[in-house]
Amino acid sequence: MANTNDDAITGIPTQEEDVKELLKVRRDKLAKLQKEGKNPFHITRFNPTCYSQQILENFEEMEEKPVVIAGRIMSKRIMGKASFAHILDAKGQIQIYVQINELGQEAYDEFKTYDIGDIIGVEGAVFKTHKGEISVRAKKITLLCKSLQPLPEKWHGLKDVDLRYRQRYVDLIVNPDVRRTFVIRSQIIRGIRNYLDSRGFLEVETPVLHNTAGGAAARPFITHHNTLDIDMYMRIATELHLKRLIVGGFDKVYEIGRIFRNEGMDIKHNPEFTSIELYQAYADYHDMMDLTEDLISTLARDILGSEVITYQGEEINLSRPWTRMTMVEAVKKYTGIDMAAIDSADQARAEAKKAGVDVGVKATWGEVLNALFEEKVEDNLVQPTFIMDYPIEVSPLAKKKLDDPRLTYRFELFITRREMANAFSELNDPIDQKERFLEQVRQREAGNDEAEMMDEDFINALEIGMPPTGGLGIGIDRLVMLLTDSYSIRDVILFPTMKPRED
RNA sequence: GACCCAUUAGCUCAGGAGGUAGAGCACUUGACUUUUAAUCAAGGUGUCCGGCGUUCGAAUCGCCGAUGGGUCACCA
Repeated sequence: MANTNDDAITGIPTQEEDVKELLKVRRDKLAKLQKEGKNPFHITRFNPTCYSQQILENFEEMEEKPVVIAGRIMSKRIMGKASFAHILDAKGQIQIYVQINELGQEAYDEFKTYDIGDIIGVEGAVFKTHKGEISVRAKKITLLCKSLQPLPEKWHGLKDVDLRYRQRYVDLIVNPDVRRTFVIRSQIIRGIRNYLDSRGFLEVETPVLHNTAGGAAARPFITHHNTLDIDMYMRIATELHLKRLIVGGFDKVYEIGRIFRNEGMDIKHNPEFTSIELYQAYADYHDMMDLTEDLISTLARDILGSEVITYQGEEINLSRPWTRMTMVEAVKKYTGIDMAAIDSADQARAEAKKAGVDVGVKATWGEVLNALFEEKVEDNLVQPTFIMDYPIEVSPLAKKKLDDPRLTYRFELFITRREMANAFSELNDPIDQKERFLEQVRQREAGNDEAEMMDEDFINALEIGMPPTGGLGIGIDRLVMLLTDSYSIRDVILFPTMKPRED
């Protein structure tokens, strides 16, 4: 932007710039245009009248009607005094037919010098070729941007995953499925907003920079505020601020936003990702289950046209109702161990050992239950399944179960063996919450750097009083992966986190 | 973090018993007024990821490193 280097503009490579032959050809073409006063970069606007898609879908009405389209040249076939090319715009591709009689000698000769990758505006009439392809017969062509680098091959596209992520702009140009994925991502997020807005939820924005990183068990990114001269944390969840808003009297709130966790990267994890959290006063986790399955099945129906989808070759049925079982039931089903019948931690650890699940010598009953679930149950949960009643040790923000204080009113949703959502009947007892935080602080001091930090102001808010509330969090990226049949989280994030290249 | 694999032309990929490299697309020139992976003729592509070592000679073998991918660990 700030580069006003004339050499770069005139196409003459600067000294340190070692321009390859392939690139030099295009720079020379640009320099020639500039010399003739036809610098495409001087053009500031152009007015297309329609998208390629509209022409293709409404050919009957548009036949022989004048249109103006704009887009990138994706292919070119020159046959003497007539040529064909395909133009890619935001909605798809359409063929143009360029003939010397329509354009005139000079303009036609110039068109022949345009390259694949150049962006042009085309004025002409809609027609169908002898071979039956709907096309635009060009009357006038305007070069709107000269591309100085060749695009990847037309047939195989861009396959190198490293390059695809680093140069997503190229990926989007040459790989149509990638465009589709990100269009669906946008539709999913819009669908969620529509769903919640129509049910009276208020969308809010809470801080990304936190003084204490709370609401989840994760290592935070640390940054520094210069004026205040304090370290701050990038948020690891939106939970604690949203609950403050329930205290403040908003009874239904949600936030869709970026969360940052300083942890490993793999096909399911990116250091920054998008979550939605919503909170509804006077509701509990059963209401959150109803909402979750209705929301996700509605999204599938509205966006994909079916509640039965395929993920990586497996059929997933999102039709309601979804299976609901407690963690104790799930562990019993897949391991035969009935944790409900076990009272002591000693006995629980013995059962875990028998089942081949490694737990620490000090593991509690709840920790054993959680370990058995993670190691023996999760991999079986392909179809949508709500797992209810998590142990209190791993649920510091969820309300204790009345009939069993070792457990909480919490569920997680699993689809394709992956955690998709997490929800509680929110803990609103400030005294209990403070004790839970203190336990987390003890764990933190014992070396667990993912334990919660004490948040005194949050305790203060609960002391002011939060009504009974149901809360739900959904990982948007994983949901988009499911609904777009994407293998890796990096395929649903436009610009995934990458290591810088050291060249 | 550990282990395995990959990295060759702008792109997709071959090849290489150690003797400085190929195809297709793309590109250049010419022919062609309904092609569509257009066709036909001719032509040029390169830090073979980087560094060091072995060797008369390394893109090929060895070591170190970079980046990416995979598996595992971590991620309640």
